[in-house]
Amino acid sequence: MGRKPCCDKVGLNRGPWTIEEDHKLMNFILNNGIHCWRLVPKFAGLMRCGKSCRLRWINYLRPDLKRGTLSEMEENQIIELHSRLGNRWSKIAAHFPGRTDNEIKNHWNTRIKKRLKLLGLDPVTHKPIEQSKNCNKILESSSSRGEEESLEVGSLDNPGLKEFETQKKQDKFELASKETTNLLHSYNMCERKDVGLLMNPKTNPSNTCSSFSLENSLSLSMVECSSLQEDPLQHWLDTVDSILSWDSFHHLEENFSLENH
DNA sequence: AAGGAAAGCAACCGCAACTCA
DNA sequence: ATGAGTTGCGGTTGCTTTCCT
Repeated sequence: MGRKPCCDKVGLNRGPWTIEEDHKLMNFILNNGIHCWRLVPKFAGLMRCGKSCRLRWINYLRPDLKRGTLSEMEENQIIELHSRLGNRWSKIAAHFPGRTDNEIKNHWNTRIKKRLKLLGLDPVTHKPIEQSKNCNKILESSSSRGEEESLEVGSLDNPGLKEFETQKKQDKFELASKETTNLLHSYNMCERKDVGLLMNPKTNPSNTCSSFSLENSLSLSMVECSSLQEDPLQHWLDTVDSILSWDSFHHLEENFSLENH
């Protein structure tokens, strides 16, 4: 017997979300916050699994989402980050406030890949295509998720790769330091309330007001942060700040379990 | 105008990591 | 230490829209 599924899929809605479902989910989260995704659909009156609700909220309903196509500057940053991080879309997305990992992943697969190919670059290795073919032979077994691991395995019997690995680790360290500095810098500049932390203090790194690693990006993040402070979002934040309470959610949960026993 | 192909995007699936009893 | 439950992530699918012939 396998593990019990996270939800009973029988009778659940699938496919595109309706406006009514969106409203239900939105209202529920605004009033109660996010405590346990599995319980959200039950309390919100949705015939969806918790996973589906989570995805819908993160990728579409979250009020701090930035809509519209990615700019060329953002694309360049994605390429730069991808060359260092590989297919770690959530890590890459963390550098773009208001953008989701899914959005960036889709953008990469549909547009950036082609752009790189047109430039004669391998989208996986970021090297000129001929050169990357050789590299691919060595790294053939490497999956994007296990970039570090596969490099380590490969380096055992390949001195050249070991050097490459060392350089890469050094790069990563430099990037991390640079990012930390930028992060602190831009955080100081825009002391906006963080929706993600408000909703779930333990997680949600993608919502932090992080900065970009490229030089001219700081000014952009400033603009983004300042624009986020105005208008409906700020109003929404003010409202939600006073509404959110885990205690009230616990009452809900208790009531629900009483009804069902 | 029709229909087939390609592109874009939302959503699903399965796995791994994490948490907690 | 262990196993069940939950969350998060990345790969993939499939539907819708746009483009081309």
